[in-house]
This record gives sequence, structure tokens and C-alpha cells, in this order.
Amino acid sequence: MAITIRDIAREAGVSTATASRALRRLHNVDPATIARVQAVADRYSYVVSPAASRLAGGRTGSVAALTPYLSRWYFATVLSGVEQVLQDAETDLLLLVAGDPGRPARTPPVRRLSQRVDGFLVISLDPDSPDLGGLLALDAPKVLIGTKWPGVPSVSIDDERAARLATQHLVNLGHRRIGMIAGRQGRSPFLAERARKRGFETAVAWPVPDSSALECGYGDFTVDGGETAMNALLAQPDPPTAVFCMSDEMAFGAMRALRLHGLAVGTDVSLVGFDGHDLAGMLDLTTVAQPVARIGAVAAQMLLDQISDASEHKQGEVEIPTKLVVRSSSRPPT
Amino acid sequence: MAITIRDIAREAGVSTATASRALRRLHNVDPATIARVQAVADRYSYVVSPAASRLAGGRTGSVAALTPYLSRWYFATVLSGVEQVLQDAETDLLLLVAGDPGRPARTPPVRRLSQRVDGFLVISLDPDSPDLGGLLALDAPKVLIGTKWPGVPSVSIDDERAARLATQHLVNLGHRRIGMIAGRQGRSPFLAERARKRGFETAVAWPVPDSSALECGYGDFTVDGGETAMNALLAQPDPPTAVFCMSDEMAFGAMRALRLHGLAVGTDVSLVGFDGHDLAGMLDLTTVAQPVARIGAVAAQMLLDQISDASEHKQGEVEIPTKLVVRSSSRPPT
DNA sequence: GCCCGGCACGATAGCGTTTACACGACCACC
DNA sequence: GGTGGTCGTGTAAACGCTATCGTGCCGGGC
Repeated sequence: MAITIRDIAREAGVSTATASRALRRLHNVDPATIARVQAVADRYSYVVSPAASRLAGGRTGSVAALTPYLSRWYFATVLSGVEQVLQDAETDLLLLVAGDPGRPARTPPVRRLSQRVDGFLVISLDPDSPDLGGLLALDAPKVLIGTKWPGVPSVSIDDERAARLATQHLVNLGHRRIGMIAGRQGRSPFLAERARKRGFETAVAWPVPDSSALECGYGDFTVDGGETAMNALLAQPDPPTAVFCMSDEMAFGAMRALRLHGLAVGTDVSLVGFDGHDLAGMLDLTTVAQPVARIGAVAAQMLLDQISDASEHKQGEVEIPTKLVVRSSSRPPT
Repeated sequence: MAITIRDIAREAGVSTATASRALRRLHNVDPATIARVQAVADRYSYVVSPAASRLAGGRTGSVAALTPYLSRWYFATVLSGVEQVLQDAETDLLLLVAGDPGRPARTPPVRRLSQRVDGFLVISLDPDSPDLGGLLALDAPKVLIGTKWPGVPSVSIDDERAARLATQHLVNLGHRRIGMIAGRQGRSPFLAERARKRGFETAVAWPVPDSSALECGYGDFTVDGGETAMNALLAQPDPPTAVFCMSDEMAFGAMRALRLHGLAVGTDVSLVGFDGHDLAGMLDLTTVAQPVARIGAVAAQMLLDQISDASEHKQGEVEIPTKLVVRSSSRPPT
């Protein structure tokens, strides 16, 4: 039915084996032959069947991205960076949502995927998470984004330091009662979240008279969650004068809560977010900005390199710098 | 290396053919046999190789979603609805960004994809778009989201009506000089955008003395774009007192522009958005709310039905109702 | 008693690639 | 002038499934 490599080979006057080799640019074929075969392939706009290729031991030409969320800004933006690089490399992107702490875990689909893809991109999730079902044991190329694991290449930021500096900024402004809005209660499945918590605690424990961390709110990284968490913080006997939020979206929710309480952001309560969301500027939110799309792009490129270069030159752990962008949501206490 | 259907068959005491049939629940196998085979498969946590299955004429167990953007809120949210349904059906999601009017068009990858997936989900894009490279000609199950095409199942809203009602709302408030912020200049590649424009024009041309549409701004459906477009509208000799924005994100940008001009939203200039973005509530934006994630879910389910039921009962065009949510960004002119 | 139809299942031929393995040609070397 | 080593290519056997066809069996109608 469809046109096969056999047709191309015949048309180019070579065997299917040579055609196959030529199309994959293996180094032991005559350049002239490569050109001839490629010309025929182009003429018929032929592309190898990924299914057959995979079955015979070749590549599938696609990679999987595992992400805990899809509609949260950070994840969607990382993925858009990933997608762009992959599309340029004519590699397909298989998307899988796994490890959302609020979603019932299904049978880990990594097994199924391992037959379908050449490599894995894991966003934020700890690679030993049961939701991933033995991804680590799989001898397949992989790159982690926003998290780290010994021996696995990764692209991430220094979450602890970034959180520490952001909180320190609040301390420096003179705040002494500082709250935090994290993701979910209990031990977070995200290394980054745990690191941010440590950074916050370090900064608050700084030798400053009277400074203290307040009870922590949990906002599930959503706007609504942030609002709920802020309400909880405000309901305390001695509410904070400043709050560090682990994502901009939660900070937006916190803003809304403050407004509904008749409190002014920056004046009554200072806020610092995390991510560098599109809307942070427009809402005057002080935030830890990170080049989110670029992080995705870098990781995708690393994965592609790892897939094509059989040489195991794992590029190790790449760390992307962040920047605290100060806006008017954080001001000295009044 | 890996465990094959042959192993399962042997272990269950049947032929590979029967094992294959049993695993696919074909109706002409003894239920007892199905149970036995399935039990063995479960015990070894065996899953059929999609590549082999596909090659032999079966299904691939995955569908492609074609979307013009990935990080814009609407698209990410639609996709999250899609993903949830697909994951429940153990179907993989192949993501492809195509047709972004601001991105250079590559060779249309639909051809390549058609070998990889069992069906297509097309978001917002007109199905005859050259970026899709003959999708329509492909005899494969497909469902359109947010757009329509004769003979192709789709899930969409009544964009023209929604835009008309939103604009009418501004007219009813007493506004007479009403602007619009659309996506991109020229003929939009999105049916929905064209319909919204018609709705707007109809409402403004309503027999109301002196009402008039003003020059249209273009914001590329982004926050920054919305800001730029609003600035352009404000630079006109007789700027509008109200603006209809084709997406909430552009409305957010417009809000920012207004604020930088020292104008108050709702008081000096009214704003109506479109989508029902998470943050619309928090920013008090009047908007046309649509159940975005559910739209994705419904479409995904339709596609799955179409794939499994060989019977060509195309479910036709599903229309999801929208609701104008009035908030304080739209008020009578002062 | 015979034949037919339906049912559950088995044998086998591909599906379109890749990858040993083999082969001939050509060159270089002692 | 053999021997050995690249280099470019061809032959054919997988790869793990599904589809087609065929077989044996059982029950029912004449």
C-alpha cells in the first residue's frame, strides 16, 4: 500500500540494506550512493516506517516527556521549549502526565512507553517515584528537568539558593514574621519543593532578632490553592507580614486573598513568588525568574545528543542561573 | 529479549493467534480462554509491542494532537482534558505544534504521523491549513476542537454568538466607541477568530446611534501582545471607552497598558475577555467563560469512540454552551 | 444418517525495517 | 605474488505481532 524502502532501493539501483544504511547516513556507505538514495526518497517524499524500524531494532524517532501537570504555567512553558527543539530534530513528542500528587496513580506506563520511545524527559518528578515505575532501572537515555539524581543528566536551577535569597530579601526589608506557601502537605514528591523549603528555613533562621517562620500554607501550585493557603495564614493569631510562595500562580491566589481581606499587597503584606510567570510583571509581583522555556530546550537537546551519540558522554548536571526580580509586591513592613 | 506474545500463548496453552485475539477481546473467543490468557499476561505484566502490532496491521494505541500553541492557557488546558481521557483509555498522546502563524512552517509532519497514530485531534486550526499537509485527505479518525469543517466531527462553541453577546453587553452598558483586540492581522488561520470578529462587528453595527467599531488591535493571543495592541488603540485620536479582547491573556495585557497610562479598568475603559482563564476572576475581568478542559475531554472521548467503533457513526458537531461572566472590568462609561 | 452452519481455535504468511554475515574489489605490505 | 585489511555492497534472517485461511467439533433440520 504505502511506499516501502524496497521501492526506494529498487529505484535507486541498490539493495534494501544499502538504502537503509544510506537513509540513516551510516559512515560506511559511498557518499554518492547516499545522495542518490536520498534523492529518490525525497522525490517520493518517503519516510521510514517508525513501527517497522523500531521492530527491527532501530530507533522510534520519538521521546517521552513525563510531567506531573500540563496546564500549570511552568510545565506548559517547559514543554513548549522541549517541543521546539524536538520538532527541529524531526522527533515526535509523547506526552504523559504522571505523578500529580493529587491524582490517583495508575499502573505506571513507563514499561509500555519504553517500547515506544528512544528516551525520556522527566519534569520535576523524582525519578525514583513509584509513579514512574522503575524508570531508573531502564537502560534508556534520560534527562531530568528541575530535579537531580546521581548519575542521571539533568537541567535544573539551584532551588535552595534561590529560595534562600528570595526569603533573605524579605528579611532584609525588615520583615520578621514570614510565612510560606508550598505545594502539598507532607513530604513533597518534588526535590525542588523540598529544596525551596530548606532555603526558606535557612534564611528565616538567619541570626536576626525575632525573625521566625510561620506556619506553612499549601496551595497545590494553583491559583485557587494559593488563595486558600493565604486565607489560612491570615487566620492565624499573629499573621505574617510577608509570604514566600513557591510558585507565581500561588502568589496570584495569595494576592486575591489579600485583596478580599482588604489588605494591600506590598503595603500590608509583602509577597514573593517563584517562576517568572508572564503575568508577574503585570501584577507587580517580586519573583525568582528562571528561563523556563530555555530550560526545556536545553534538556531536549541534551536528550537528543545522548540518543544519537552512542558514546556515553553523559553531560552531567547543568545548572541554569536564576534572578530575583524585585517589584512592588515586596516592600518594608509598615 | 523481552517477553513476547508467543511466550504468553505457550504458557496459557493456546496458539499465538488465540492469544492475540484474547488480548484484544475479540468476540469470537471463549470467555474462559480470554481470562486464562489475560491472567498469564498480567502475571508477566506483558503488554503487546505497539510497533509490531502496528506493523502487522493493528492499532498503534496512540493519537496525535495538533495544536498551534502549547504554552497559551487555552491550549494547555484543552490538552490537559484530552490527556486525562486518553490516559484512562491507555492511549498515548503524541503532541505536535503546527500552524502557529508566527512560526516558520516546516514540512507538514502529518504524513509521518499517520503511520504512528490511530487518530487526530486538531485544536483550533482550520483542517485545510497547509500547515497540516493534507490531513483532510487522510482516511483516519479525526475530531476538531474549537473549529468546524463539513463532514468532520468537532467540538466547539458558538464563537460568533459569544462574541456578539459580549460586545452587546458593552453596547448595553452605554459604550459607543468600542475597540477590539484580535490575534493577528490579515485573514486569521483560525475559524474561531474569524467568527468572533463577525460577532463583534454585528453587535457594534446594531442600530444604536453613534456606536462604531474602532480600529482593531492585534495581540497574537499573548499578554505582551495584548499590551501592545491596547497601546495602539489608546494612541488613536479618539480612543475607545471599551474593548473586546479575543482572549483573556490579551485582556490581561490590555489591563497592564491601561494601568501604565494611568487609566482605571472598568472606570475609564471597560474590558471584556474571552476564555474564562484561571486568573480572570482574580483580576475582575468580565469574560466569556467556556469549560475548556471539558471540551478537550469530550473531543478525546469522541475520537476514541470513532477509533474503536469501526461503524462510521460520526457523532457530528457538538456545541458546548458558553456563559458571559460579568465582573467589574466592564461598567457603564463615565 | 447426512449435510450444513456456526463456533472456537491453530497454522502460517506477511507487515517494513535493521543487522549479522558474506562477498568481491581494491590497495598495501613484507 | 600471496596475505591481510578496508571499503562498499548484497543476501537473508530476524523483529513481534495480526490477518487469512483452514480445521475439528457440535447441534439441528431434512
